Amino acid sequence: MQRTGQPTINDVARIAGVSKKTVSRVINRSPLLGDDTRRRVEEVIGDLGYIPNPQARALALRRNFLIGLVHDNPNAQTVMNVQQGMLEALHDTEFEMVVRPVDRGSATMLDDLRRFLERQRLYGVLLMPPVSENDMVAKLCRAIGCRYVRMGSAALDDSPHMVASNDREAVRGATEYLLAQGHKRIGLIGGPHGFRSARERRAGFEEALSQAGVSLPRSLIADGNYTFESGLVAAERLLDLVPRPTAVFSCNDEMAAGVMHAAQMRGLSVPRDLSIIGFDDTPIAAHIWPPLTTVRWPIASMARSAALKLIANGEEDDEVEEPSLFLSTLIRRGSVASPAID
Amino acid sequence: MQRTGQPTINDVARIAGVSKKTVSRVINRSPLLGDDTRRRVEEVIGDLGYIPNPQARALALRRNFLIGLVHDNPNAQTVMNVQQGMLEALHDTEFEMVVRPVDRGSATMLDDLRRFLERQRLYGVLLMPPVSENDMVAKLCRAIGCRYVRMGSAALDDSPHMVASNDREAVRGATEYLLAQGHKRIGLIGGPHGFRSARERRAGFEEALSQAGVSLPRSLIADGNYTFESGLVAAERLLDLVPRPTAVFSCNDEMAAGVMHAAQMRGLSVPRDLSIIGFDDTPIAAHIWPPLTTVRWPIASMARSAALKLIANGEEDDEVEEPSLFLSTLIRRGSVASPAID
DNA sequence: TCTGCTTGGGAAACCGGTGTCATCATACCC
DNA sequence: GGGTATGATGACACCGGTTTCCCAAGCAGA
Repeated sequence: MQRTGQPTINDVARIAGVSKKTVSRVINRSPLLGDDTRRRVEEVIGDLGYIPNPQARALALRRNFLIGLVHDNPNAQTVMNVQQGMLEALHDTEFEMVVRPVDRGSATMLDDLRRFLERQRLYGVLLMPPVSENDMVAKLCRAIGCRYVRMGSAALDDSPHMVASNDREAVRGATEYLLAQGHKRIGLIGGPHGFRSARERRAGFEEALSQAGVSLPRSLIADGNYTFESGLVAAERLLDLVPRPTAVFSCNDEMAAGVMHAAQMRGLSVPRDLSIIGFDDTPIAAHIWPPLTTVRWPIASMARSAALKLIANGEEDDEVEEPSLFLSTLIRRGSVASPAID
Repeated sequence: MQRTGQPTINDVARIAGVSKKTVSRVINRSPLLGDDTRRRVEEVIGDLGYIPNPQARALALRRNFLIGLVHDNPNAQTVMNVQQGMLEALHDTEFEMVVRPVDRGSATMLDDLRRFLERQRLYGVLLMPPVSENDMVAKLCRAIGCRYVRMGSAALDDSPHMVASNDREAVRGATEYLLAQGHKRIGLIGGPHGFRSARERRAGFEEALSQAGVSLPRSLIADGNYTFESGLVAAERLLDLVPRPTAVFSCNDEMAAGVMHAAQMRGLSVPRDLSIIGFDDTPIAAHIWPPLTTVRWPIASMARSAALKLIANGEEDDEVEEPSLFLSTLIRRGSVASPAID
């Protein structure tokens, strides 16, 4: 026997006077085990500080104790929030997180992903938006038998494979708040094409206006791609309109920061001359001046829940089922006021 | 033979008409192998699309093909930059990245890390600042035979275990730039105690002033902890001084954004009434108004290089040795001007 | 021709767990 | 009391590679 490394299952078995299979049963909580045997083995495990070797388990089970985070999200803060939520769920478990950025739009993305999943035999993957919105990816996971959960701004899949927020509803609420303040000319800065979140948020915006009987000329809708610069550019155009909109809803905070930047560059005061609402509640929202009224997107909690779903033991019913729907809420700060004049 | 999964080494051996050990030799580039045997095996490997099973290799080699990123850095953008640099280096290799945040200050941090490294048998770890500055962590890696590279703002270890930037020099240069513009009352907003980067940057600042014979009263030095809020609070104090400083060097960009915020809140114009220089060149630097003059910290390149060091095959000398020192450079944007009056 | 050394390559053990199946004691049933 | 269901446990093969050790062939020198 080598004495160099950690104790092995053989050491435990020998000292406890049982076979290694029995030790294995203890580790895996097999129900058919005598109570005193179990206790004896557990005691030896505790004494030795034995921890099963993950590599050997991975080989025997043909499955690694690794959870993948697959993402193609350009926003650092969002990705970090997701990682934090995942790691919270994985903490004190046998699982580790491996991160896999993919290139949406690359023709080989699906093949690369397949190779990755098959090679590493991941226990499961968490799909972050926007790649989570790609049905082919989910199909791939199903085909090769890899557990998966898709995160998104709307229900994308069956409940066990999905964690969603209610972006549409939340934006409808935020827009109604602007309407209630007396705004009638409200601009929208949309997200990139192909992002479900962009569609949902825009839909919520349009629903609120339509329900209130407020007209929405196409000129009040500007395209953005979730970056600060695109928000800036879009705002330039909106602020050139005559009459000028008195409020802008931006589909995320970074673009909202760009809007604020554009307003201040042309001497407009926020919120006196222009009200702004963002979406996400990233740190930047609280840091710019005035602090941004925005919709809080509980992305870290969503990720935590998604990870728990991934590692959940289908059988155990004593644990509460993880929720699949998370509610976004409006955070009122200083970037909204009633329009000065109309 | 099972026909369900990917081809195994046995399949390759059988079809090529050799033993599995010979296939293993081909994979591991063993030198003692006939050329025709090698070619034949390589051809079969190509035909079958055979990829060695990482789990089996990990078990046999007692070493996983996983590179760990150990960090306790609160800045999302920095962590993402490092991840991106690492993944660039690991792309198209057999390695994957696992992320491990640790709690600096936790009493069990070292034990947790040891358990993690021993359990997962990582191939190597990349230590991000500030945890990379903890000598106990490096010692731990050495003790359990885990490869490691420490990233930092100064040389922290021997060259193969270190990738550093020249923060002190860079800040000296940035400060000299402020002095050359005519500033004489320059405030400093320092980083958190215990961060080597904070010490280096402050030292560079003090060196420049001292060499120029400019006095630095303690009142011009304010403490910060790298967050926007701390920069805001520190700036409030500095801007209350009489006479007011005409320029501020902030040890990172987030705090610099806080300074700008504070200045604008009290009606000061940047850069006319106050010049500001930051450090890092995170996206926020280009996004605030006016765009921030700052020192670019090539953290992603550093991480890439660090990862390449980790997976470098000590023997292969045909590859160029990865550099251990990266130079930070001043990025001039719009937040610095000559003082209006003095 | 025989010895000695180098070289290509294979058999079998091993890494540290898990699956399958057999074994054995006990309990239960009629 | 015999037959059988049941529960607890172990023996052994297996996951898919690598390592150790050994053998056979080729070739030089004596």
